[in-house]
Amino acid sequence: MVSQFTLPNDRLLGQSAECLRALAHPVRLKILFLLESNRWTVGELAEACSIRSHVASEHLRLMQRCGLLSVEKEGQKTYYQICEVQVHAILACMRSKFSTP
Amino acid sequence: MVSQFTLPNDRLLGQSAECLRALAHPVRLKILFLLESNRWTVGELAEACSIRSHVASEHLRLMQRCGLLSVEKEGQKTYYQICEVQVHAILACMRSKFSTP
DNA sequence: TATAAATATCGAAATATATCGATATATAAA
DNA sequence: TTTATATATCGATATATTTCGATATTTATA
Repeated sequence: MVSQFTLPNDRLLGQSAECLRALAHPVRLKILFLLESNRWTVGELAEACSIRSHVASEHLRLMQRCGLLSVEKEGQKTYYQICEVQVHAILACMRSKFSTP
Repeated sequence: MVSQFTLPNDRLLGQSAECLRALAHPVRLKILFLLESNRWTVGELAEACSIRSHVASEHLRLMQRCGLLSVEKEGQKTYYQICEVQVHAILACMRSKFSTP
């Protein structure tokens, strides 16, 4: 059991920072909000975000590399989905922090 | 009432990204974990993080600018503290994601 | 008032990240 | 087997962030 206020070690701090950097981009956040309820293909995400698909692909790879997303290939299509439960909690935080104007 | 899966607008995405960028640095995360239970001065935080105090000061200013921290000046000392409740939730996420080796 | 302590700010240099066009790969359809 | 579609990767450039030393500001104390 880790106490509520134990100071995390450097490894945890580094991994947490990397993970948060992966979230900290408007397009990547939009992708995650889209993935909140469903898996999407690279092309669908690119269109929904008004970016070229190779750019979407790079954002997705980045989030996959640090364990936020998982991939399912089906024929030519590649579906991405959220595979880290904490992502949902963070998205909920962002929603509640900023949704009131 | 905002539906659970309403897609946030660009303003919310931008503000959320900015806010997450402010968290996404090992030293700033360490500072936040230290501030989790108490307010600290710039000098105390600098020493605990093994950085020079002017560097701590810049990290703190960055987090204050985007509304994560508030300041209380007392004589020569400046105390910083967490003023955004969502920060605690995000720190808890990071703890639970990475604390198991 | 002079000096020390604590914090903040500045511009420059170093480093990291994002974006782009070009191109590669992999699968499907003709 | 050629062509089209979907995705991924590469190297270069553009942009943003971090760090640093120097210096400024503010408050306290001699």
